[in-house]
Amino acid sequence: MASKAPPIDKRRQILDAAIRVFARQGFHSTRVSDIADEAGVAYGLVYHYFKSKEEVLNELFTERWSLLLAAIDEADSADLPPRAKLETVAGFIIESYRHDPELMKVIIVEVTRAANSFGQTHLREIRRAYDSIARIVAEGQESGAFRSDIDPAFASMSFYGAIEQLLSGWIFDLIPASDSDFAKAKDFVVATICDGLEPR
Amino acid sequence: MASKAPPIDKRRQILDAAIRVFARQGFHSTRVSDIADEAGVAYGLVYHYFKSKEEVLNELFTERWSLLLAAIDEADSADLPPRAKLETVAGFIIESYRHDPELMKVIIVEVTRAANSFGQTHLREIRRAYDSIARIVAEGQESGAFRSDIDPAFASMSFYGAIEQLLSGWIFDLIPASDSDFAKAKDFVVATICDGLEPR
DNA sequence: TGACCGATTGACTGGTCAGTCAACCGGGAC
DNA sequence: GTCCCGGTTGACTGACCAGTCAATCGGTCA
Repeated sequence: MASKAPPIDKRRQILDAAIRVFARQGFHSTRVSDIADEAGVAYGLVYHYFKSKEEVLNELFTERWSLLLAAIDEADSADLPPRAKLETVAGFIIESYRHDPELMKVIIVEVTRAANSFGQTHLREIRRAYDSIARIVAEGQESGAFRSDIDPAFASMSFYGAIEQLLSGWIFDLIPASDSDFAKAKDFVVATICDGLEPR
Repeated sequence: MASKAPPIDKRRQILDAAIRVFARQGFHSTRVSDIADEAGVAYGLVYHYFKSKEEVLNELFTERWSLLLAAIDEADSADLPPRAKLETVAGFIIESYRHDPELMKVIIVEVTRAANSFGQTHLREIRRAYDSIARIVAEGQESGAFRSDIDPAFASMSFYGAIEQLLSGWIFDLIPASDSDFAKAKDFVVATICDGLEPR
């Protein structure tokens, strides 16, 4: 009685398998049977735990994105200069990629950057991230740490877009992805956005 | 005999219809019959001019992307400070969106940001754009106009990513898209990337 | 006029999957 | 032992759609 059978186990197994398969083949060209095979589980079991293939992806996205939202909010509420807050945010996203590149690939390629299909479903949550970053920028402007002539919403999009593009670059092998590249990337993005490319 | 029947006409009609339908429903959920209906043309004619649904999208992408590559190269070879070159590039992309938002939506959502499916096919051309932008940055560094401690490839990704994210913001109604917003956007991006958010 | 040929039509086919469902399994309760 | 029930299985079905193809149209040329 100590350990109940494996009720959550199989569910997790399916989710983890889905990450691998979605990352490898993309959502549209993975059949539900691929997920089941990869998980070592019968086809029908996927539908026992999830009501559709789409719900599997939704679950993966929500799981991870809520962590991102929490991280941004925590950074924002910390007592740090705005630049350090942005550093924390960039660091969290890059670290997420380093920690589980397949999951981040799925989230970016299939959700965040697929705002037609799934993005539409999650637009609200995605937008919340942009808004929170914009708030950090706005606060920086109020305190005088940031210049005030750039709309925070624009700045937020530029900042997030730059980071996501770096991840895309890694995902598709467009830029080198060694450990030292990850380490430098955070500082590069923040330096670019906060200091600019031109010398000071 | 002056005007040959309408050989190119119908082909163009199909391409234009495809832009509208792809923009509205996304590539995966448009059937070939949707394109034919929208173009006011028989189903089979689509296959007379294109060997597959995918080829229609490829054609749309290639048509537009080659213009972008040309614009970047032209900007690069002009006798301008690197910042002005980046301004030209940003301006061209934003102007492309202003001029035909549906086409740009299709290109970004279905190709550029869908590097799994079609992106894979066009990765080479997409990369060429990043590389050309990186070259502009590198030249700026050599001339001393840009600081040298940021990898040009990183800077290029940040710059392009920022712009594409702005377009995404417009596409999905995340940020305001009035005429004045378009006008300001170019300067905002370039100011952010070149000068940085922190005051000088 | 009639032969020719590319443009155009749309019914049809073959294959693919998402999702369903009836049956089966195994462990706990009594 | 028997009942119960959630977990598990995988064959099956119904719908959907990309791509094919044989037939038709209409303009040109001799």
